Amino acid sequence: MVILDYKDRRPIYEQVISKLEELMLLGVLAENEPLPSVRSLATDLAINPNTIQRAYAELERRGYIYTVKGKGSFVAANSTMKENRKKELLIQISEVIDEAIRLGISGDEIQKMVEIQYGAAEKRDGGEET
Amino acid sequence: MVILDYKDRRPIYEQVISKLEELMLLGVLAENEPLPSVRSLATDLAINPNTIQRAYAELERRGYIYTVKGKGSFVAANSTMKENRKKELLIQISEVIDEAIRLGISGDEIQKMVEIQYGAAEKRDGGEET
DNA sequence: GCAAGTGTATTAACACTCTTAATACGGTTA
DNA sequence: TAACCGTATTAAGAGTGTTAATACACTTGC
Repeated sequence: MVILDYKDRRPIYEQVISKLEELMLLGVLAENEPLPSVRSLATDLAINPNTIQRAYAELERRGYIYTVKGKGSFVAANSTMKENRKKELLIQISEVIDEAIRLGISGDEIQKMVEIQYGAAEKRDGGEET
Repeated sequence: MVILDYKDRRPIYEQVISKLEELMLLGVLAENEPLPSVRSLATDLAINPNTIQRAYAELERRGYIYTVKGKGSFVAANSTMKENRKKELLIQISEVIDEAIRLGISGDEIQKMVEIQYGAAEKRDGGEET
């Protein structure tokens, strides 16, 4: 479910946060679904439970998961999360476009990339999407 | 010339590298122009010279600057640097487009952003560009 | 030549963060 | 009650970033 990358300079707990966020955004971990327990995930990844605990604590602080004592941690309603990520991404897109302009990459080239990738996605997914 | 951001979690020497790279990419620091000396930049930023030295050593390792002992450090030919950055950026653009698709952002929305930003840039810069 | 400026190198010490380890406690469930 | 859950605490270690103090070789201008 989660794979650590020891070449990644970020601390383990941050990698765990990112990976779980991604799984939640992709819907692999659906709303109200239980996350692996602190201890079991720690065992899987061969790391200390405290490190997982730290990741979960941060995910809860961000509102991405919720916890029931004695039962476990669960995926929170993720619509907010999706909206947050959308906003961040739009900013990021704006930034990369700016840099592309500065580096002299043509608008056409970007437009084509967008067309191609969206085209491929449609072919792949058959054009559903809420 | 360089401003440190102590809220930034990255180490100082990395921030210095990024800022100088940016200045070189933007042409603010032109080819063969001298960079501030290790000691003077350290004094300006109120940090230890060793930290600047580390940044300069890394910039030289990357081929972005060259050093003449006793004289100083200078901006290297930056065409290679520009090409490297272009390649990186194209990958990055591809990645954000992918995520935009996954999050259900429409291709039209992206296209419009590109149009608007490129339009604004033309108006601003009057359409030159090699 | 000398002084003042360059970059470079080395060593020690300190601070901070990440991670582990060992425990303990309270809640839930079968 | 036993075996799971999350949570909390304390201590120790390792690694990295940063500072500090120094020293050396080179260049430039007086």
